[in-house]
Amino acid sequence: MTDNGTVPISKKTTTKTPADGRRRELLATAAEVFAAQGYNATTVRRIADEAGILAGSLYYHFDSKESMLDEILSAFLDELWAGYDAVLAAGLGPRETIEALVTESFREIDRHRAAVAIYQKESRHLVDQPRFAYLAASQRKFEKAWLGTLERGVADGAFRADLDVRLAYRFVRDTVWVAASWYRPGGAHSPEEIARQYLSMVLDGIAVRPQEP
Amino acid sequence: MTDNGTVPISKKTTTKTPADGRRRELLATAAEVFAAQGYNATTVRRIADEAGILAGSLYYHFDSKESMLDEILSAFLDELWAGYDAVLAAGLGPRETIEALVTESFREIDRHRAAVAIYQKESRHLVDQPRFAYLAASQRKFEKAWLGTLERGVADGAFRADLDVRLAYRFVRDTVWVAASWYRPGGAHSPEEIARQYLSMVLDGIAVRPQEP
DNA sequence: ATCCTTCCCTAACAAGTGTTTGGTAGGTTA
DNA sequence: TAACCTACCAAACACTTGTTAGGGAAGGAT
Repeated sequence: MTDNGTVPISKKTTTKTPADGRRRELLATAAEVFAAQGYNATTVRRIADEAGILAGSLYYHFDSKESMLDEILSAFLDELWAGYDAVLAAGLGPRETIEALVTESFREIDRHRAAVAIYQKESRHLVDQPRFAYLAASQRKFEKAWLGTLERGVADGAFRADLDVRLAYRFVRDTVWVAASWYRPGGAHSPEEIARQYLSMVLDGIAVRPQEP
Repeated sequence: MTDNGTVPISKKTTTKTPADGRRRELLATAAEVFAAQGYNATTVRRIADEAGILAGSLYYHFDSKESMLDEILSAFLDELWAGYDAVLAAGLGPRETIEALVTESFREIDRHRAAVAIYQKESRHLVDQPRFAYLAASQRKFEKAWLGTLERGVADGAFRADLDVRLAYRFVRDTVWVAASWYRPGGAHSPEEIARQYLSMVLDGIAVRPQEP
């Protein structure tokens, strides 16, 4: 296990040099292209094109293509865990915790949809790389939070006991995060509205329940 | 719309030359590597290594790397639609149709987990390519079948009417297919058992329903 | 014995890849 | 004016990529 409950997700110290706004711009366009084409299928020349500069110029801002990916993912995970930790520290009941986590997740998808899409597609290959070891740490912490909450809910009678909890965990987890593949900000539904409907389906199902007379 | 109900998914005519068993072997290992590393991140040399031959030797069996991907995906879709069409032609009610489709889907994941994983990761970029136009056709037919069944279920009172049907469609669809990312054949649960639990969650939810006295 | 088919190897090619090096225009500071 | 910093360009480098051409070994068919 980990030495304490707080797993360090990112090693970045966020040294905000004045006017690193350009970095963020470039990272945003890079994230957009990575999400659309896939990391490996994206060339640095394509990113540079999209940014209106030449490929070599990117290396004034970043060490490598990989470090761009690194910054995109760790920045996302930092924000994600800021939100999650706040929810988990609120001391809510199991059902309310799940509701809050799902809602928070859809808000993160709304804000970081490119990063989420990249994470979904690439994280599996990246975990093995030492540089991206924090992805594995995040996944462990993630599972601990969600699975723990579900088990707590089964124990106190909020959730069904006749289901495989690990299966239910993957069910809820995937259900939420794949939404990033089709979600477009500024669409018909707000993140909160989508969360509400998803929670309704996950918690109560899509079938009509037998009426009580 | 399409001219008739039957959308041609694959153009392959499956000319079974005697002893093309080697082709299938190589396609299987290629699919495995594609699924593990991603299509673009996979080199033909890696595939050849895994097969115990040299990179150039692959081109005795296949025209190109892309044609391997093509064969893998279209072979999978052919089998998938064989199963789906049988279900859809059975004339079941909406709920029973959904149950049968979900079960059939998990069986396909069991048999073609590599192809499914590849499809999930790469189909979005491939659809635009003319060669992979059949992916778009398959997606349209897929949506027609699932969304239509859900709407039928809402109309006849089997499914809840207070939900956005398109959202429910994506919910059910994603819920089923992302399972390919963690499913391993020969695991603790059979495809049918996983389908049963998934259906239980999707239809009735994971929350304990208020008891009637 | 000869031919043909199947399957693979050796060796290379051209294009595309991430990255580096040195330079420069423009603005800010001393 | 001089030094300096930021943000970029121009041009190339080393390497990897998918792919091809020609050849050859094994084995069955004729």
